[in-house]
Amino acid sequence: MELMHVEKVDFETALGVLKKALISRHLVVILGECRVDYEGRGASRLEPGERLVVIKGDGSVLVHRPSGYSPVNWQPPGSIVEVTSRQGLGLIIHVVREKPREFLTIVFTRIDTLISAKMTDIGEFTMYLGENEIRDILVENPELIEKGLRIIGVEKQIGDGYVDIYAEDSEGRRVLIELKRITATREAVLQLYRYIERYRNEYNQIPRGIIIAPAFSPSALEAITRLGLEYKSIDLKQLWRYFKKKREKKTTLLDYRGE
Amino acid sequence: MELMHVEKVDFETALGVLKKALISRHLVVILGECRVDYEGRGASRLEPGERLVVIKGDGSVLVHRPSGYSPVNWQPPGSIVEVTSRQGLGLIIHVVREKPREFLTIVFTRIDTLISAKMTDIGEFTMYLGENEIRDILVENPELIEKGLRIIGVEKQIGDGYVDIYAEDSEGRRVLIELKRITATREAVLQLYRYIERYRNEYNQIPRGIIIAPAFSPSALEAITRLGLEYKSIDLKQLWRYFKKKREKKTTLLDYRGE
DNA sequence: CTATGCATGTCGATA
DNA sequence: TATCGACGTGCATAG
Repeated sequence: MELMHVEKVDFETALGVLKKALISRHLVVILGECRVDYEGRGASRLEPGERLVVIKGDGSVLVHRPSGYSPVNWQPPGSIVEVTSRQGLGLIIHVVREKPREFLTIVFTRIDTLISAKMTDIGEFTMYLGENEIRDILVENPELIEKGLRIIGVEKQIGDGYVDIYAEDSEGRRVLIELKRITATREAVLQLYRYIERYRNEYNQIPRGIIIAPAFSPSALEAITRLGLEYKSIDLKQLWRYFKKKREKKTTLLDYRGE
Repeated sequence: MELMHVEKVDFETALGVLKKALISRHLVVILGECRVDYEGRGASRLEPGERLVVIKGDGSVLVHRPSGYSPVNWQPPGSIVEVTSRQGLGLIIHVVREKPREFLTIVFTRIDTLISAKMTDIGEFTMYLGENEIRDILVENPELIEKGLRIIGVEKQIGDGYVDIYAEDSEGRRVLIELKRITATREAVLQLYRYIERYRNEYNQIPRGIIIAPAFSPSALEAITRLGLEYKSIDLKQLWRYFKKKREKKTTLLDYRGE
């Protein structure tokens, strides 16, 4: 992380650092005393006090007070940031949002710390469900897998392993389901196939085999076709919604029982 | 502002500074590389990257990526923050929210900058309407002042001054209205009274005088009673709603005309 | 591009 | 303390 940091600095110097940071689209953190005016959809004034101001490379600006989750004033990404200083009187940050047209003005009367940082962050962010949660949702909503499917059990032991979902389709045929919360690989397909084989040996009947995952690798698809299995892709976003609904219900129920 | 600042520091040192900051309920700003896990109402994982983390004295925690308005992960005020370090392996910040029970774990694998600041911010924050906006809203919605009131004009000149609103009541009597966007003082009342006097001299009739404000000082109320004037308090929140509705309409109209 | 609905919404007021 | 509604909501997705 490329860092530039100045402390207890005069406005002219701060202005220089700030301008360079803005041009380079670095992230800027300022701690100091300021007042803030906003006018746009609404209008507000924030009297002088010590605040934390963050300016991001994409034009987002946040003014944070020493407490509270949400910024007291802000401007969203895409805003235009301009800085000026008035002869040692203060450092002024103008932030303009185009649509809707809104203005934010931050006047720093003292700067305690100013940081400019070139940050790189390519780390992936994922909201997720564990395989157990996915399984529970599918068990409670089998129509998400296939119309007319009836769940017989979960984690059914077959040989020395466990198949995730054990069910019966609308025509009375048994179904073994293997579940993956990430892209299914050939490995997963082969695992399911082994269960199918064992089931055949044990019960002397051929069950359907379905592999469920949000996505499938090419080799997995090839194996599925070759081994006469089936696959069904799930939309994690959709399951997420089911998950939340379910939890809400649960909470309500618990609250009710609690009384 | 009391400031403590360390840079490119090992985890043990950082831990010390952080613990002291948390006990003192100072605001903490950390720039560095971290990964973040969250589990509660939802669940998420954020892979390693360079981030800005803010811990406020009230227990709010924000994890900001280099772009975007909203934090990628967070915990609201009232959360419990705990920090540990694992032998130079990393600095771990645990944040627990009690109700609903939620967990946030930030693991710093590198700390570029750590700031602890004791900030004082008593500056008042107000969402406001200017006197002009208030006047326009009242003119467009005279029923907010009094049923049956008909507006004749605004900023009507009387002598060397201007009365804010000039109107006629349901019984045909003229009404002079003085408007204040903050608590009305005796001064405002006397000003209105002077207009009343001048109006009487000029038009040879006695108008009603109403002073409108969100609040009235005791001396103002005394003067109002003594001088035979009237007062009406306005709810700025209510006017604010009118204001927004009005602007929405205006915007829609402009958009329409624009096509 | 606007329109619609969701959010780990947050936040304040109210019963 | 739970509930309700507003928010400078922001944000993604659909049309």
